[in-house]
Amino acid sequence: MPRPDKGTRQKLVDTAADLIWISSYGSVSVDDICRAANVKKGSFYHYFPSKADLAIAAMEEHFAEDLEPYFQQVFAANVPFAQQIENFADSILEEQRTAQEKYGRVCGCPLAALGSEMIGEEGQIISAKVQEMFGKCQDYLKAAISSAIAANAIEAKDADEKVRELHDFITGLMMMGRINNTLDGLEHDLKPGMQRILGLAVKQQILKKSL
Amino acid sequence: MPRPDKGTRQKLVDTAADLIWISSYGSVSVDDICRAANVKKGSFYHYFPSKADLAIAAMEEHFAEDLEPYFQQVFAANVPFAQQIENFADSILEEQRTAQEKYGRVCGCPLAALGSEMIGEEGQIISAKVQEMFGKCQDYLKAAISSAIAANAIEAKDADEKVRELHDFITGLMMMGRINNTLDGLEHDLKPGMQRILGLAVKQQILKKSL
DNA sequence: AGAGTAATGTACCGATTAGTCAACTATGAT
DNA sequence: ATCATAGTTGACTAATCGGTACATTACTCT
Repeated sequence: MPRPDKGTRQKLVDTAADLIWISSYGSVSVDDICRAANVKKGSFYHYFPSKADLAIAAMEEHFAEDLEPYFQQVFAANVPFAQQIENFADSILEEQRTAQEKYGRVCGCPLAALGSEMIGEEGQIISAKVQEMFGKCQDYLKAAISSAIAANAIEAKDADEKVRELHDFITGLMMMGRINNTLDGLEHDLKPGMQRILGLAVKQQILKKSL
Repeated sequence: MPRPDKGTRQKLVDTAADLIWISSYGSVSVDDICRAANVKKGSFYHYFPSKADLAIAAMEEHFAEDLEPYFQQVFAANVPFAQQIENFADSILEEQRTAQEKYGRVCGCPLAALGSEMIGEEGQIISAKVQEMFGKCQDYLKAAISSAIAANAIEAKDADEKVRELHDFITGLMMMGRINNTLDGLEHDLKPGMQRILGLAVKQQILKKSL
C-alpha cells in the first residue's frame, strides 16, 4: 500500500523508523537511510539538523499519527474495560505478526529497543524522548484503568501501580520476542497475563495458527 | 576491590563488559575499551581477533565465572523451591542496586540489552550467543521448576511454559528499569510477580529503603 | 647465555561516519 | 517576468571506525 509520492521528509521519517526498528539506531547510518529512501544527503540535512533529530521526529510523528489515534480507539469510553484490554492485547499481537511478515523477523517494541540502546551520555536526548513517549502511552492506560477502578470493574486500587505492572509485563514479552525472534511468549502469555495483572477473568484462549 | 594485576586479557573482558552494559555495543569503540582498560590496541588484537569476539568471550566468561556458580547456589537442591525463588528475586534486585551505585544508573540485563541491539545481519553471531546464554540460564530455571512440579510443590504442569513466562516477566522489569532508570518496578513487582506466575504464596513484602 | 615465543607498543590503513557547502533547479507569489 | 524561497544535488570534510604491520620488549625453557 505505498502512498504515491510521500514527500521527501516523510520518506526519510518512515524509512528511518523501519531501518532502526529492524536493527538499531547505531547500526543504521545516515547514508543507509538516504539510500533506502532514495534521498540525497543534502536533502536529509535540509529537513533534519542531525540523525538524532530525525529519530526524535520519527518517534513524535509515529505517536501522533499512529499510536495516539489507536489508543483513542482501543480505549474509547464506550467500550467495556475487559473488552478494551482484550482488544489491546489482540492488536499488539497483530502488529507484531504484521511486522514479522513484513520484515521476516519479530521486531518487538521499537521504543523499548531504542530506549535500551540510547542509554548513556551520547543518547540523552533520544532516551528522554523515549521516556516521554512511554509516559504518554501510559497516560492512556492509566485513564482506562482509573475509570475501571472508579466503576468497580476491577479490584485494584492504585492505577499507577497497575499501569507500571502492565507496561513492564508487555515490554518483557515484546523484548524477548525480539531477542529470540519468536512470537511464542506474546501468543501464549500476553492476554492472560494482562488479565491476571488487572484481576480480570482469564479466559481460555484459542490461538490462531500462525500463517 | 580491584584485584592486583588482573592480566591484560581479563582487563579487556571486564572493561568491555562494563562499558557495553552502561551504554551499548555500538557506541563503545575498540579504542574506548583500550583506553579504559589502559591497554594498547596491539594487545587487544593479540588476544581477540575482533571486537565481536571480545563481546562473545565476555558473555561466555561472565556466564561461566559468575552466572553459573550463582545459579548452582540459588537453585541448590537442598533449598525449598519457594525459598529458591525468593532468593532469586532478592539477588536480582541486589545486583541491580549494586550496579546502580557503581555506575550511577539502573543498568538492567546486559544480555537483553545486547540481544535487542544486535538484531539484524551484522549482529548475527552475537545475537546467537545471547540466545544461547539465555537458554543456559533457562535450563537452571527449568530444572528447579521441574523438580518443584515433580514434588507437587507447585500446581503448574508445563515447566517450559513457566520458564518462559518467568524469563519474559523478569526481562521486562529489568528492561523498563534500564530505560526509565528506576528500580521501582523491580522493587515492587519482581518477587510477587514471580510467585504469582509460579502459583506460590505471595507474601506481603517489606521494601528496604533505597540507600 | 641464547633461542623461541608471548606480549606490548606505535604507526598506520582504507572504509565509513556524521555533517557541510555551494551550486543548482523548481515553485509560487507579486 | 522576476525575485525570493524551498528543495535538490553531488562533492567535500575532519574525525572516527575496526583492523593490520611490524618492530620491540619480556618471559620461559633449555
